[in-house]
Amino acid sequence: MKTNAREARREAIEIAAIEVLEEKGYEGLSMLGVAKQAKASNETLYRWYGDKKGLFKSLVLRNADQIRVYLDDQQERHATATQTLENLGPVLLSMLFSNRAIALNRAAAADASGELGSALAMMGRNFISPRITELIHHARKETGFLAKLPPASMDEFYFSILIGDLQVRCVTHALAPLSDEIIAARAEWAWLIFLTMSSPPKP
Amino acid sequence: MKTNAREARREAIEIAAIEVLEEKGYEGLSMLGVAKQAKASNETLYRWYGDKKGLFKSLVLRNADQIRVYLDDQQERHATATQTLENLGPVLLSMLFSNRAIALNRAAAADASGELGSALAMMGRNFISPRITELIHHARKETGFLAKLPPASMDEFYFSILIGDLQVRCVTHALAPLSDEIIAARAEWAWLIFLTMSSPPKP
DNA sequence: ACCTAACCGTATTTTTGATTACGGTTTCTT
DNA sequence: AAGAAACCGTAATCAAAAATACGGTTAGGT
Repeated sequence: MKTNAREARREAIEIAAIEVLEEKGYEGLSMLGVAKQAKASNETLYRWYGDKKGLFKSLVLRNADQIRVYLDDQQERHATATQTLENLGPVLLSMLFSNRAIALNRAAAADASGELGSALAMMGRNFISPRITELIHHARKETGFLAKLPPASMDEFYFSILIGDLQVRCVTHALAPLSDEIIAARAEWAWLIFLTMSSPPKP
Repeated sequence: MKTNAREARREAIEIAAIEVLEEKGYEGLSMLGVAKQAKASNETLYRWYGDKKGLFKSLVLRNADQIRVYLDDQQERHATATQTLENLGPVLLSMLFSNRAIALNRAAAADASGELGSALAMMGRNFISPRITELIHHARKETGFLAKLPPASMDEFYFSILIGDLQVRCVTHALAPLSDEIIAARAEWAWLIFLTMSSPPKP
């Protein structure tokens, strides 16, 4: 199999895995199920990914990369960092609360070795956070975004207000999956909070 | 077995289960392991709890009840609601991030039926939240706590800032268990945020 | 065209842990 | 005290899914 065909196959397999994951959840995902969905053999799955955890690790990477691409795309859509941030709220929430993201978090919770969790954290820290941190600092200079907070607190404040404990409640099934309306309402609520922590707009 | 002895035995079994849970985590807990730790037979475990999920449900209830008792105790220790709240931060965090609480959250994440998650949510909503909501409203009247926010937002703001996304990161092993120092620092950080959202103290 | 390696699809093995069963003992009831 | 019920400890069963093996087929290289 040629290299690019191999890449395509790999992508197809991982997409199939995510389909199974979204449909049946973390519990219901078996290697055979993925193989069947991808019209591949489990021998191939094991040859390529080593074991189930390896497959999941690849899924985590793929998901994080998709989020990163999406973020970069959003950034180009808006003129100012503040506008980008305002539009980012619902986008970020819908990605963090997608079925696949929640299922991957459940997988990480079930992995006692912590490798999946580390991968999740690493992707977030290296690819997602820096972009948002940069946006926040830009917006602070632009429009006084979160200007009433010490700069070092802005990140933590932003994520805390936007996400809060919603994620853990979704992961634990304490909360049903969030509808688009709920996501929009949360993002709007968060934005109002952010405004009260920003310097008043100049007339 | 007499009724009170039965209660004591039940408590001993659940304590043993929590010991196993704290030591070996959710993955490492097996019914046989619990039986051995409790010097009970698994036949008894099944007779009393039905199945593994039933045992976990009892653990969730027991844990929530302990938190409730602790909260009530704290409330009596301080003269004003504001003082109680200030002292509550680290206490609440240390309970939410205890090994047992994190492990129970992992169990709920792994339970696709959602029963454990519902139990967790129900306990939080019925026993923990109301007490804190009441405290917050008291403190607002007392000292203008969170007075810059609409009253309906105070709860969500309080939990979002205090807990944020730390819990989901611990549950997924993205973050190591929190030390007392980190917990204290987080509570202090949150308190400063709360103060900036409160009305200025009267001289 | 030939050969080898990778692949598919399925069957088989292994592992793990929940659940059930059972002989022997203790505890409760009457 | 006698019988029944609950308990202990361990062994046996069951189920699910991970991991492996294998015969037949396809794709790539020479």
